[in-house]
Amino acid sequence: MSAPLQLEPKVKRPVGEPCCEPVVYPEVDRQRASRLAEVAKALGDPIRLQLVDVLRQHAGKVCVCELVPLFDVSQPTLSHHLKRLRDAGLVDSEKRGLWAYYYVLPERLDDLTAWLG
Amino acid sequence: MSAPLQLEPKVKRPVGEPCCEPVVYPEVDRQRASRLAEVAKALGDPIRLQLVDVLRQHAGKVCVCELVPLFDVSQPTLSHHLKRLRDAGLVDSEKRGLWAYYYVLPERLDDLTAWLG
DNA sequence: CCGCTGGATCGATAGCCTTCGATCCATGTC
DNA sequence: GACATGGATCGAAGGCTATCGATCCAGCGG
Repeated sequence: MSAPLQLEPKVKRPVGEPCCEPVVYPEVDRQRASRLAEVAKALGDPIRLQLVDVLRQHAGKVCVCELVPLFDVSQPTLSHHLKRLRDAGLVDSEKRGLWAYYYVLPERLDDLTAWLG
Repeated sequence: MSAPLQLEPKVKRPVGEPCCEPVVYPEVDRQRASRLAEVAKALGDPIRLQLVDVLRQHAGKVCVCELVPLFDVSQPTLSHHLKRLRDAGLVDSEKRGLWAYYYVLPERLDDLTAWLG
């Protein structure tokens, strides 16, 4: 919003030790933070995290009909989670005949990994 | 919850190509997935991610009074985010005189990093 | 063409999550 | 003791999320 606009020091530091000597800046700009947070949020659900985990170790594509019985949620719920992962750019899918196959897009994960490392 | 209890194959596979040949298992157990997802969820907000970022590069402890002006949210809101990070075990705080200083607890981050790597 | 199947979508419900202003508390100054 | 300050907490408002059953749609089999 608007700057604090503080002309004179509101207080004479109560104690000899000042609260903080060096100024601290953000570092990761707001945009990158938003992108990273989006990825983290997509992983912020146990089911989605396990989905990504399964898809990661199966480097190939995995059929949804194999994923559904792994979790204690309904098929529409799982479909919803897969959509969230797709929207976040963490996975993609491909329809073959009657079935849908999902696979990981590692780039987005790498982004978060880089920040963490 | 209960097993599907499916005695006979519901269908004769419609197409020659079966939907999925190998069985897929979870891998990360539910408990670990929950712990990891908790960390990811804590990072799933741009402000919190930037907070962790600032605290990480400042290996030392940082005063809240330095953090507040970095973001366009009110002081109670920032306090709320710091609490979420504390609850997730990503940071801890220490009160010194009138001020509170926050610092990162790297272990939880390392947990997620290990899973990603 | 009819019926079945895998999977996505819809609509509703209930529980979180973010945000704020107001308030409270502990500490320190005068 | 009276007062200011940094920061946490409270309560409310509004938006987002997970979950489900019901439904829809596209392929395939017969």
